[in-house]
Amino acid sequence: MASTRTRTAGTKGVPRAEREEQLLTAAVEEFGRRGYGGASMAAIAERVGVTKPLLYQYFGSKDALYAAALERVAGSLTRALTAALAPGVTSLGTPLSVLGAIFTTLEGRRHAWFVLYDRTLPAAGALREAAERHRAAIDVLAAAGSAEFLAARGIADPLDSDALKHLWTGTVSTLVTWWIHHPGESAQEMAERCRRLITAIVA
Amino acid sequence: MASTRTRTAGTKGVPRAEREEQLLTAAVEEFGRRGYGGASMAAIAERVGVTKPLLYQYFGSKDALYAAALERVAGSLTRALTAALAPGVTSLGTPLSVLGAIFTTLEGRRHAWFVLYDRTLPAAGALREAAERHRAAIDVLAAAGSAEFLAARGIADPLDSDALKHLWTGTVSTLVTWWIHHPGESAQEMAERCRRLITAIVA
DNA sequence: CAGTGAACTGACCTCGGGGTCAGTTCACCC
DNA sequence: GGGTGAACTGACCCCGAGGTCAGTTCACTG
Repeated sequence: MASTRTRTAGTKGVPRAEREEQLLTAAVEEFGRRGYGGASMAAIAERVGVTKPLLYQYFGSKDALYAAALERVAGSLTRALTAALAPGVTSLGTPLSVLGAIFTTLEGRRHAWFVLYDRTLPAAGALREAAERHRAAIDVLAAAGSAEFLAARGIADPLDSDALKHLWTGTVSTLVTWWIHHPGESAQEMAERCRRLITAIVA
Repeated sequence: MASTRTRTAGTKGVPRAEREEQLLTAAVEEFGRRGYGGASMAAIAERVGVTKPLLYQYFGSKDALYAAALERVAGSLTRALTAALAPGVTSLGTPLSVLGAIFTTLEGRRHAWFVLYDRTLPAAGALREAAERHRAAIDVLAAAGSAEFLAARGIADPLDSDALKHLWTGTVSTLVTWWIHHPGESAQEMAERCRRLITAIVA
């Protein structure tokens, strides 16, 4: 007679590795959308059709889950960017190929970008440091480009160069935000639009 | 013998108008720093040396306080920008004077900008709408400039123009963020630095 | 078919933050 | 000097979110 009762506890046949994968994907989405503070563990679990305790059993804590999400996003982004920068083309085409790589990587998970660039993170704490460390790894690439860009125009002030670097990463954030508000736009279309805008601005 | 006891309740001689002023200033600072979700009413009250109930007696609710903070920031910003745009100089010097006006307005309360541009606001709700309404009033100015800029370069796509508008407001946010991280920089120095960078980019 | 371990949950604890109430102290005015 | 109202607080309620525990169901193996 136990058959009439709707099953509650008990395995659903999903192995741990696969479930972790699903949960991590949900975490990236949720953290990216609401930020660290705004996201709730229950909501992340529910996205996968599972409850909090399992999420905690697999990831330990909210901080650890965020760290894992950060690792994943930063990893794929860093890989894509170093690949895009490999050719060594140091002209003005570089930022375009960087944008293309970012859009392609983010296609289907556009909010992921904001796991890396989360203004919600508590000012003090290991999480903030981890995020900054990952960002730094990416910013190094932008820093070189910025300094070179300015040097070619006769500006050597290191603070100017630093500001330009921030301007660039900020621009990427802005573009991703705009992209999120225009879901119909594909990665290719975005890249094309950016090519048009950048050439218009710099020309 | 009541004199030995440290006073707790009872007026401190600060009239309501003045206290509201102090609380509003504290709210702008706190909301700008931590975002709507991250800021706490108790912290805002404590900044002024007062407790929660008084804050609630004067402003009613967290939403109402945020709305008031929004109103104040948007008001001073809109005033400063329309004044800066009044001369009608439609050359490339316009964005520079806009930046100058913004930096001057924000001097001493740099975080205030992020009350207007708060990524933490709940997606649904009157607060989000209010913020967007105030932003729109400012964006109108940016929109005209963006369209004009692109038209002069032979681009008429309205989506391109919209994207450029976002790019511009995003750039301002990025610059303010950088400014916050460099407290020594004065508003004038920031304006000068931006002049250098923008001419380098566009030239 | 009994035993084992992995997958999974309901119910609970705790703590911080929004919001409220019943006051208490003070300044001012007659 | 007593009354009135404004300025102000300690203590409280409630809820949502992080985190935990004691299980329950299932697949797999001997």
